[in-house]
Amino acid sequence: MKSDKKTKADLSAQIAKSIRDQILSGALLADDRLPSEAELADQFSVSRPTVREALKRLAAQSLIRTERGAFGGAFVRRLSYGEARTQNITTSTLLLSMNDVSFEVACEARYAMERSCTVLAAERRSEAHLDAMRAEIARQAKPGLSDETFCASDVALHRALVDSAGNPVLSYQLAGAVEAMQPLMNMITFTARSRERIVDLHSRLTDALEARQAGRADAVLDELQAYTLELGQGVMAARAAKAAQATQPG
Amino acid sequence: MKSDKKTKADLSAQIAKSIRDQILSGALLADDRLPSEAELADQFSVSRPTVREALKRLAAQSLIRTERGAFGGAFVRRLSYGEARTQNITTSTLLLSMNDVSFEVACEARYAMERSCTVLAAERRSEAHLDAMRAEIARQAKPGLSDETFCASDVALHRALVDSAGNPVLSYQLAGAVEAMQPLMNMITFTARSRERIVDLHSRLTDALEARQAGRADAVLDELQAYTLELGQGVMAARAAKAAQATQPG
DNA sequence: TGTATACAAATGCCAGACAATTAAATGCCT
DNA sequence: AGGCATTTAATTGTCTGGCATTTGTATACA
Repeated sequence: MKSDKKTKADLSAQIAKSIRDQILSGALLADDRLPSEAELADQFSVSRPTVREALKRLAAQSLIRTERGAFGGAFVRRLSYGEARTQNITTSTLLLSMNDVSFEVACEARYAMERSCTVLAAERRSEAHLDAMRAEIARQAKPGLSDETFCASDVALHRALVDSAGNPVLSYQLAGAVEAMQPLMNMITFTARSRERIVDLHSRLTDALEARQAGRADAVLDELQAYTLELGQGVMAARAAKAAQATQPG
Repeated sequence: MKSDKKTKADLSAQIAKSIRDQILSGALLADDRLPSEAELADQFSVSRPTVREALKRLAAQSLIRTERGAFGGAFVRRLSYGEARTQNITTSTLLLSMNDVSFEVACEARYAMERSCTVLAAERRSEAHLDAMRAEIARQAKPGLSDETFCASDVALHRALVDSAGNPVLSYQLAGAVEAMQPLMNMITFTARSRERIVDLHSRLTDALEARQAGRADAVLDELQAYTLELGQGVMAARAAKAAQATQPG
């Protein structure tokens, strides 16, 4: 059943898979050097361009890095949290943009995930985290910010929130998920009044963390979700009306 | 500062980035056909192998697919939830295996995220979801299962849990995160007694969802997290003792 | 009309070459 | 002997040109 498709994989895909399996299984460890392109070509009985295509596939997944010159070559890459997050964001962003995910669903998912760190955040938040959040709040309160800048600061604030939970794995997953939704959030046009409201909610969120009250933080996130949803739906409704007018002008 | 590194990017990486940006920005839509390799080579003033390397990079990220023959070529790929999840799992699994993440941290992150869907799950779970969970529970109760099979069934149960929240974006993120931790969970050796305990907790979790009581489900997840942690720490301690004995046999 | 064949366009793959880069080895001078 | 410049070798980056394979379409023929 499954093998029907597998039989027709490119050589470069097969070779990439073979090497990838070796990395995943631990046969190749971080910073290990792969054989040179010429040697790999010999081993797999293919030409060097084919090997190179396979290596580029792996490089695109951040599984290897290459260095030129003598004693250079392809090395197994130690994946960092930052790189992994970047990759997940790329994938998630694309997924959202290609599958007409409704604003409601995305918003619900975002805040559901964000709530999952309030208990830990309330327990472990440091002064540095609170400072980082307050710094973003101050930025958001400044007049004259573009919607994109405001939105980016919003992401930064929520990034500080998830980091304050003190769990790098959780940070990685949550920050990636939140950032992936930024393009959707960027559609919203924030009026001065809506910004004021959001800044107030952000302040209350930070205060709740400072007081180490997870329940209060959850409640603020509920409000934030409801308000974000309201703003987003307004935009979507306006856009839908405009589209309807364009297709049926009479 | 940043541009120091950027100046030395491979041509194939530059070209891949250029095309990727076009896809991300919406200039290229799903199922759009890219120019042929020869045309791209002309446009970017490079050779065809270089273009091919760029395309393989994009293919590795599931951004494009290629078809052979007349009117074939490279097409922008409509990313599905399944493919996106697979990619995220690959990245996350590698991240965990390469950064000596402690069992405690991984476990904490996993259950924190899983708790984020209990409210929605309690509200929206259907009979089908409950049936799926009970089917896995029945499987887990059968004697003679290997640890891997037991663990896989555990993942399937939790997958049903997150799906019951009825939010595909949330499912995608949570299921990916949980599955990525399976290798870590696979280290645990489940005794008959520990399996009995886990099956009991799973049953209570399902019951809580059936009764639509999110708080009860959270409580069960707390217990499950504590017990998983206990089992994992036992394994880690035994492993550490063994390692100490091996390095210092005297 | 229906089928077989030829054609065209595109990707898949290969061989060989040259350029660029870089670490190590070598040689030279002080 | 030590420090500096030069050569050398290994390796990736890129190009040229070509052949094989796949596949839709058009054409020719019965």
